[in-house]
Amino acid sequence: MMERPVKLACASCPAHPCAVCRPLPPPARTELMAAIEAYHHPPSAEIPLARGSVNILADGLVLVERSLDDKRRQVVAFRFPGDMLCFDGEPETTSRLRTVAVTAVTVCRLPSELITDLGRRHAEFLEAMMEGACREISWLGERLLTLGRMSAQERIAIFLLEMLSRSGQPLGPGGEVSVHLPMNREDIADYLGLNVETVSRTLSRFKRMGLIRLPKPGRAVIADDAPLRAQAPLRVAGPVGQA
Amino acid sequence: MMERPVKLACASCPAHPCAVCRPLPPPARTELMAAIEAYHHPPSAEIPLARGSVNILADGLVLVERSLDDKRRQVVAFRFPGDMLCFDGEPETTSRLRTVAVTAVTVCRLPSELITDLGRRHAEFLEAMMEGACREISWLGERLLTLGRMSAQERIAIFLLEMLSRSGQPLGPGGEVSVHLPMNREDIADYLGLNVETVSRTLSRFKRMGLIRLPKPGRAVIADDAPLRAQAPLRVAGPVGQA
DNA sequence: CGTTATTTTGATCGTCATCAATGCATGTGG
DNA sequence: CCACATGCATTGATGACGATCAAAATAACG
Repeated sequence: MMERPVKLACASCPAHPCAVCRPLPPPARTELMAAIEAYHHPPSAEIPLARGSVNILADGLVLVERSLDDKRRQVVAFRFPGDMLCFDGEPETTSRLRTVAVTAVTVCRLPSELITDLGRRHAEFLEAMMEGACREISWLGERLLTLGRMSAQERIAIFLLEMLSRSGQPLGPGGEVSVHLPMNREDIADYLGLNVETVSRTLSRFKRMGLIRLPKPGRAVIADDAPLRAQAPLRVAGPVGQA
Repeated sequence: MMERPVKLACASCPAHPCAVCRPLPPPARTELMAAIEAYHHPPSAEIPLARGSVNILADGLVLVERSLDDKRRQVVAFRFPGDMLCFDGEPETTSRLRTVAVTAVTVCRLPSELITDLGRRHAEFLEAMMEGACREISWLGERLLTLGRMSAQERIAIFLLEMLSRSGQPLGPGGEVSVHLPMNREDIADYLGLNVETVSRTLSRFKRMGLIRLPKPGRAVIADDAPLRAQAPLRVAGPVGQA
């Protein structure tokens, strides 16, 4: 599944240059590329994160989750190509933290020694990491607002706009876009603090309202984003997990 | 209110040594102390955070909130002495981010130039900041789980244990502790994604159940923490916002 | 095709929000 | 010191939104 590292030329990386290499001067970048190990994981595989390492998603979709013994689960974030998988170092917290592949994925790992070393030699590198962490914190604050204070309709609207934004797709002619949603309803529900049925019902309502079409599971077509945004109390910006 | 800086000897700081100065070698620490400006703020004053500066709470209680135009509000965190007030640099997000004094407070500000400079000269400093940010991220993930997946009872139990833990008080003889709760019910409600009445009702229920006593607003007495922990699906660790 | 997983839809219930009133502190001026 | 005002906390009555339980419809897969 993930055993042996795959060689992946950074230049051909779908997410190049990512937040990690961008701040580095060319020679350091070369050094970093040499040390990178890429791994493939199949859907629903847990992605092991070595303590202290930095892991960048090169391709596919990943989710970060926290869960309790009684099988309640919260999806903390979805990760897109170019994102750091996880900032949390130590699992000293009580809920279980896991990083799981939603689709087949490719992950680039930078070993922890390399990270420490680069950090010591290039302050900009640590500064960029710090900036990424601060963005994540800021975004998590908005997630709290969403889970703590918003209705099911509002959460779903925000979710759709977020996926649209992260897909990187421009609005097509007439403002129509087809958004790929590789995660299933349960993942969406656990991301939004709802249950599957509510997610399904709300999506259906949006369909009836003419805001979206649902040609097949795994895909939503947004006819025009304006009415959707009217449903969302947050102006959904964009990317998280990387700068 | 906050206009002119107060001189505050770091050695006499209630939160000394905090996460910011601890990693620094003695000479750098002296330098940092010289540059520190301390400010006082009265209850419910908004605390201005200069872009790029680092602000440490020396004394009192502060809350970090995000709010919408329609007056819905989410309290993201409470800050205790020794904590960094806020990691989020840029308010590029759509919800309004504010840092507000709950009680009268003293805040130490490290100007942004000093921070940049210290970061460049002492990698341990940036590393410590990064570690603090990662802890914050980890903790925010658990907050998401709390707001997304827990009942009112569970949230209140977690809240009480958190306040107990952060108060730094040891359990008294017979396991009894009196926890100071300087924030009002509305702040608690907005912290937990509930409304005031539910908070009040749940506290009353805990009182009836014999888990706590409420001698006067602003104080809760926990007779024995074990039954409270039985209500909380999370093992509440401790400090956040600093290492 | 038949089998299984996922999604959608429906019926009902419970938790928490809302609306409204009362209780209880703290503070001020008479 | 008391009457009164004000702000906050508690308690009660009611209702709505989303959860739960159950079944049908659709998609995925061998």
